[in-house]
Amino acid sequence: MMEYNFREIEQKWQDAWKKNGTYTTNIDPTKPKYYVLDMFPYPSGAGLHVGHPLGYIASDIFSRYKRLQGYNVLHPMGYDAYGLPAEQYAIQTGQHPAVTTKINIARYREQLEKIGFCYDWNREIRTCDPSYYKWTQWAFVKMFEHYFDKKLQKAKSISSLVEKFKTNGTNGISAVCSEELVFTADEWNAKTEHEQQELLLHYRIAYLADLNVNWCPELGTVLANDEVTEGVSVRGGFPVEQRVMRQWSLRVSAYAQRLLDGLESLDWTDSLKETQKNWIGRSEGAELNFHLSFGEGRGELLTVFTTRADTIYGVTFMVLAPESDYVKLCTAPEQTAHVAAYIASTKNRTERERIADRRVTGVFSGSYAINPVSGTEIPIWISDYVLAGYGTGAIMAVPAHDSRDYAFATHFKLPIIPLIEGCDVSQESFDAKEGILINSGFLNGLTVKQAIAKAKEYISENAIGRVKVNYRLRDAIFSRQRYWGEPFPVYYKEGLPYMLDESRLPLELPEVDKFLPTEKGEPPLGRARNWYYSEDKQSTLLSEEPSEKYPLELNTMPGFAGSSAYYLRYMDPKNDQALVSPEANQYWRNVDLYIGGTEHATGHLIYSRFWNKFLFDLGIVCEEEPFKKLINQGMIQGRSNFVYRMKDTNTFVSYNLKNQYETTPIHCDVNIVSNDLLDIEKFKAWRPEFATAKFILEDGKYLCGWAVEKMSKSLYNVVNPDDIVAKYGADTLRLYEMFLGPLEQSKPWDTNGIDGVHRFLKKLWSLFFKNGNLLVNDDEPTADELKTLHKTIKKITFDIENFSYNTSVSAFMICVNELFTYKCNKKAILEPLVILLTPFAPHIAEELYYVLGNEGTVCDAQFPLCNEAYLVENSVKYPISFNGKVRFTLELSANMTKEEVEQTVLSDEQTLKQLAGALPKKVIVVLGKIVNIVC
RNA sequence: GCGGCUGUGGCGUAAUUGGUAGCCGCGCCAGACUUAGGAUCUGGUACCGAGAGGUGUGUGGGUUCGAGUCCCUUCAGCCGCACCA
Repeated sequence: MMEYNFREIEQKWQDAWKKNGTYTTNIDPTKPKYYVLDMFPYPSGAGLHVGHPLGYIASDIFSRYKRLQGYNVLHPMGYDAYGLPAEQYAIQTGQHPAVTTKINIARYREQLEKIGFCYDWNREIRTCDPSYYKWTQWAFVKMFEHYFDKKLQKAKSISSLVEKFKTNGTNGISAVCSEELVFTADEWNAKTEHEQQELLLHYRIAYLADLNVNWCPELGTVLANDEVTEGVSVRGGFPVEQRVMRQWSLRVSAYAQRLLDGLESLDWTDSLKETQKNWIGRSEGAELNFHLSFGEGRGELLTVFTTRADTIYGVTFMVLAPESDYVKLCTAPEQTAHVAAYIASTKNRTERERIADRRVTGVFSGSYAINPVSGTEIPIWISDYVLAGYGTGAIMAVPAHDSRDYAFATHFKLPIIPLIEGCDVSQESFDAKEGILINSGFLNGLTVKQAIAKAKEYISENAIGRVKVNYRLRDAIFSRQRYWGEPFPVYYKEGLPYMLDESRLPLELPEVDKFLPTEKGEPPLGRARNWYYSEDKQSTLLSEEPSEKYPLELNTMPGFAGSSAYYLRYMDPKNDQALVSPEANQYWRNVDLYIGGTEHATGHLIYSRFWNKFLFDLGIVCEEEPFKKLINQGMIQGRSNFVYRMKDTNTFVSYNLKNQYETTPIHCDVNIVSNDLLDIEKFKAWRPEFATAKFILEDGKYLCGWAVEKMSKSLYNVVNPDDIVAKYGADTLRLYEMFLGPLEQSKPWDTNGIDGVHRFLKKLWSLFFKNGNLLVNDDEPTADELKTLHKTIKKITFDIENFSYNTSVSAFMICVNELFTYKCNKKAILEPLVILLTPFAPHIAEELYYVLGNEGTVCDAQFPLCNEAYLVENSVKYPISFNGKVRFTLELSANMTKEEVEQTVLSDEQTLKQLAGALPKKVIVVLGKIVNIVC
């Protein structure tokens, strides 16, 4: 072979890997396992751009490295195939989402294969595949059949709960429940089946309830909290409003403490853990009971949650969320109209409007309550700055020490009582949790911290409330009024939900005529024919009218359903008896390394941890946390190019001349620009309106401007990996993606730099071949050559362990540059080098390994070990500095003592020259590093 | 507002973790070989200065024999959370 023909080599080895099943993985008890996982992609119609494979390349390098070290590596890939874009596309074009999804997946697969990943494609999964979502439905059924026991902090079966109800009622029960329920065994036993089922819904981990949900009219569906940012949908950016709907939910909040505790043991970045902690939002505080002092509800209790029990003497009013059940209780007859008007006005505002417009609004309820500690009477207000979903939906307002309460109090002219010695609350509240209490009865003189503790104690002892921990984490709303998702394995009998038997799973997604809601406003599944369940039929999709039929659920599951346990399915993807067999699970356990984007910090990474913990409680999986180590790869940004059009003309001005004219910058396709030099012919051909364009050049060239922006089709800065692979090869692409910079950092893609790594591969090739002749020989390596090799082994090993792949690539370059100057063609050096390079550039490594006369694949070679003996230096180049400034260097023997170094340096004539007769005050010698002379 | 991350040549970045700032690569400059070069090879390239030398890691201060690295201050950019009581 004459020169480095990457096309031929890459095709050859990709074919060989496929044919030989090089990446097929099986359980092998003789080897330690290692599980490397990528966050699987949603196969969009746009295909992959150069930013997508970044994380995949990083994980591929680690997988191959671990394999070379003797691990049995599980490295699978699949597709998060359900989702909104395919369905939106289906609505527009009538194309079935299954069809477009299939096409998109094929394209993704093709693109991924070109890059030479070591995925075991036999394990590929698709979340929309019935054999896969059978297990999504199965897990849902299990969640329906379990409740969460607070004391045990663990999921337990509903049937065991029912047993307790039968004998003891709710006495001694510590089940997490949607609302506080109390009944005796007799009361339970007297209930009808229907009543019992209705009641049990309050306990189930997967439950159906009327909830305040994020409704997105444009998408025609509800959304989970993590699918909404700043009042608009994450997908599409459509407005979201609050609405009460009967929806399936998962009791994620029950797991809040375990989700928080579990973070400790994880090797994730601090920022990611911080985001999760934030999302879980644990706050320690107290619930306090206030009695209504007069009116309809006189004597009734209002419970509030506070983290500042110490401020109880500063409570000058109470505020209820407009949605709170207390509103009805507290509204005095004379205020009914005002309250109703206010509630109507808040209802009409979308979440976005509420956030954007922070006007202080509210209405007086007409009622008063008694402060249980100070005994003072305070008014009760209603305002939407209090959230219904947090705490009890009611607060005690302490305007002196809470800025929101302060704003409210000043607006409605309510009293403000300062409680901290020396604080000034004339302009703003004093929110800091520090200082000495005043105006606070038995708390006076205490620090805030002491006062909180004492107040809590007082509350418990006097039974006016209780110490309470609150979490911000909400239950996950699990229903979507959409077509392209997993159907629920649920049918309804007299309005109550029942689960399909496991033997009936999967319940397959039915065909519909249109992917739109029905005329009655039901979700698209309402259009499916024979979408009924019958107990006497084997099939759920009926061809004939059954004698007795029950409606099936019309909602489908959300996007995160299918991605919550996919890592488990990869362990045993073809198993039709279980999500994962105990053997497979106990061997592969959990993911050792997970790489993906930071956008899943609060969605997927919370839900799958919850899902996994639930399965752990059931004894189905053996590890409580699914992802041991997690790395967020940075985003690859686009580097856009601009041309500058003179106003009202079709003439374009080169970058450095643009200021001499009135111009508008126009995005220009980066694929027709090289080193910011525009290919004018291609530009003219790019779009018809530019065919007749004229140009004002500088030095005969048209230079473009540039900017770093998001990589996006609309900015014409998208670079397709296929093009790069075609032009430079997959190995070059892989190396260059890593060479760009630290994995976790965001950085712009600039194809221009790619020549450097491509040249490196050619240079490596030239160590093996010259004019078609193999140069490799069996000569003994020199000390220098060995040093170069082992220095590189050490560096690469360290870098891979630390995911510092950018520095590995430059270490390879340094190594090859050095071997090149030594004209080293020795097998003893080149063979270990090739193995070392395998994780990064597997195709060329495989070819060169073969050229060196090896049988089998380089993937099964042994990763070379560094022999420190070759790295020992016998001399050190000491930088000699004076007052910290380096003036010259001195090469000295490495085995000299401190004293010897000092003597030699001080007697050196360059030193004498620097000192110019002065006496050194102090000499610092750091052996092997530096000498500093203070003078 | 709270929390996190990042600031180093024209560009992407490196720095053995407190010890010669700018490795590697792009780009640029010069040269060689070439009919040609968007091929290949060689050398140079932080800034100021002819040079000796001086300056330099967003800003200002501090610790230290010595700071890109540690501490404080401040500015800028990015990301996350945000009426969470």
